[in-house]
Amino acid sequence: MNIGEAASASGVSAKMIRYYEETGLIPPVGRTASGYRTYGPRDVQLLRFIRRARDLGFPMDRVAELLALWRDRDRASADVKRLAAAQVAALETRIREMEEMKATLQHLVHACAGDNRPDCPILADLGGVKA
Amino acid sequence: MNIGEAASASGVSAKMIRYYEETGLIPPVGRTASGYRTYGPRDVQLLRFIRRARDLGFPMDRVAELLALWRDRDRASADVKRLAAAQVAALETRIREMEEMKATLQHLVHACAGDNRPDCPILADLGGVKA
DNA sequence: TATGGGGCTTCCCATGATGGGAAGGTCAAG
DNA sequence: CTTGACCTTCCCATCATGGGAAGCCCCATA
Repeated sequence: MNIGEAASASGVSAKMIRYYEETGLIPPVGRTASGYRTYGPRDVQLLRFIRRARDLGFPMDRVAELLALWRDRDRASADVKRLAAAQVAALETRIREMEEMKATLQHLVHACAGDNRPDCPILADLGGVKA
Repeated sequence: MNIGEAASASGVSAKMIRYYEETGLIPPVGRTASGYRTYGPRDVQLLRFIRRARDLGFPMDRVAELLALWRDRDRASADVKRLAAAQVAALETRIREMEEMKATLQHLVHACAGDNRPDCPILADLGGVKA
């Protein structure tokens, strides 16, 4: 299977597959005599693993750790669980931050008449007026 | 006031102040005879405006739009309100996405024993097993 | 007045994950 | 054998931010 097929089968773009290989996240695959990369089902599974982990918000370095655990048949599931729980916590933190932003903005939006007049508590707030 | 003072007074790093000037987000400020940038209270207020908008999650291009409205004394508050409401919606979308990730992960974390054994539904899921 | 330290200037580089695109080789179908 | 789709590598751009070097400037203190 060529890289294009592997890309559509895994949901990872050909560009990114090469990038992952270049940065060592995934091992180099075999090549044909003319230099084409060749992929098997196992490689596609690996790429899908990465894709799924990215979709769950894991940063690249955490993905690398997850991959290492995936490959280690003697891993302790506790290690995996710890990584996943940390990611849950990270998501919670970012969600909380964004909820705060949203609440502040909603408050301002609510206070703004939204008509043709220039008076605007949103701009007043941004401008530092302690309304 | 030099750039360092303006930076600590506004919460925007000197690096970023120069960057904002270079990219045209803010107008060039005056210089001393020896080339030092000089800032006044009005400039600091402008920088704080940007900082605050960034803190509320507005991307740079939206900040530029907000700044344009801020400077336009004939703006309609409706325009400002629309930008703010769009930002609320953008935050909501991202929050929803992250909530989804979090829910999926929590489910997996919950299903994982987290002991010394290697069996792990988290890795199984990432690996594509339709558990 | 000389000196030293800290602040300022510009310029270049790096990030991280991704895409765009060019130049050139390869493969398969017609 | 041609054509078009695919592959290769290489370079560039993103976006907001920081790091750091080389060199100039300013002020306080000895």
